[in-house]
Amino acid sequence: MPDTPPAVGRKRDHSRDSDILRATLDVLVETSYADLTIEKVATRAGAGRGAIYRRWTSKDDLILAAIACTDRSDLDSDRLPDTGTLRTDLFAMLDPDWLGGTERRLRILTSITAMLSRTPDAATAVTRAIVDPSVAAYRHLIQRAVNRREFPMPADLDALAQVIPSMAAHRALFLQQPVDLAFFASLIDGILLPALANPKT
Amino acid sequence: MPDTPPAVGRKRDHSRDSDILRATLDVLVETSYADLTIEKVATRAGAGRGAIYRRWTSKDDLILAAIACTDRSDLDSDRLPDTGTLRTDLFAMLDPDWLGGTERRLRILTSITAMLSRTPDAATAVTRAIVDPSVAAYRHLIQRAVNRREFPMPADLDALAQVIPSMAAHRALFLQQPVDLAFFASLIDGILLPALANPKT
DNA sequence: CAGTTCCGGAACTGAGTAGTTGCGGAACTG
DNA sequence: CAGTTCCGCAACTACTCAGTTCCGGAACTG
Repeated sequence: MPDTPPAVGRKRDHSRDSDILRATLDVLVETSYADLTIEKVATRAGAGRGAIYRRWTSKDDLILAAIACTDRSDLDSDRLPDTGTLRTDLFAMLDPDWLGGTERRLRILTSITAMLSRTPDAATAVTRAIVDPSVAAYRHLIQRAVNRREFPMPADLDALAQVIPSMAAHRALFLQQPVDLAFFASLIDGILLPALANPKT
Repeated sequence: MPDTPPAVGRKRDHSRDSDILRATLDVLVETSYADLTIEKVATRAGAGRGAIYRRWTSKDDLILAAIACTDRSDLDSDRLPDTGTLRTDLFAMLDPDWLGGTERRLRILTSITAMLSRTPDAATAVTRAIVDPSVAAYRHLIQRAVNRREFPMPADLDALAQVIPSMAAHRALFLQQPVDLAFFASLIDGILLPALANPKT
């Protein structure tokens, strides 16, 4: 990426990098992949198209970089809620701030899906930046509950950790229904906790 | 739709309708929404573009009609397996024929996602033609198991019926991993059956 | 048969937009 | 300063493709 920066001439203003990437995500959240044009991103970022093409080789390249920059600091394992019981941990992740982050992630997810079937790299980028951190967060909470003997070790922890993120994505994308607290409650109390309580068939 | 057919002139060959719709789905399975052109569909169906535009007003209209025509007869409730236990019923749905149908549905689903965020009707059409029948099939199997006292009535039957289809879609679309027998087994034995066995937290 | 509508095919129009280039000016280097 | 590379901006090129129109011919009606 560094492209061997020249020793001479005006320095590239790297504060524009993040401005442009943030503008890309904004446009992506507001419209969709197909409706995203470099022109819109440039206008939004108050930049020229040249400045964008100087940094990223193509539209897809730009979007991939923007996805990779998604802010997912709220999913860091050391910032996860720790209330003593899994159920309250899970609900603690659903306060307004968290839902805001979740909603933004879901919106990016829906906008990006158009790329998925065309650009193989897109799926990797989305998985790494959005899907995996969510799954990892849920896995972390469940594992901790198991460690404190709240539940027995489940037969398939990985599958359980995917329940909430995958069903939330499904609801937002295909069902086009609100991913709200009531929905999360049905996942937690109707699927996740019952399945954990009885790991054997 | 009938468009008041004229009393005079050559009759429209309605066998071409299904040829074109099938060609549309084929192109959709092989490529993606963005790469689908009317030209490709016409060539594939051995038809002229005029014949297509005479039947459907636009590209999206054509695709919506094609989705609505998806063959989902294998999900009819009276064709569902009935082996006596839920677990074997679920696995009976995973023989090669069924997986073939599942895979095709998932491929259509992934190709279609590009339309979802732009055309509201697309989400409705996909939900009605692909998502709902799957969910209904799983709900039917679970309900029958409950009726025969194999399991207690779950707290949230609707949520449970969505587990397998939504997680399969998620795996195909975002994770881009094979939706094979081993994966289904982890859903059935790791989530669905444990959750059913213990409906209370 | 005369008139109509269908058919596949090919040629055409028009819109949208990715990516390029050049301008005037600012920032940096030696 | 002289030369370079950055900046935002605007004009420009090149291409794809949706949707239209017309052709020669086939099928239908009265």
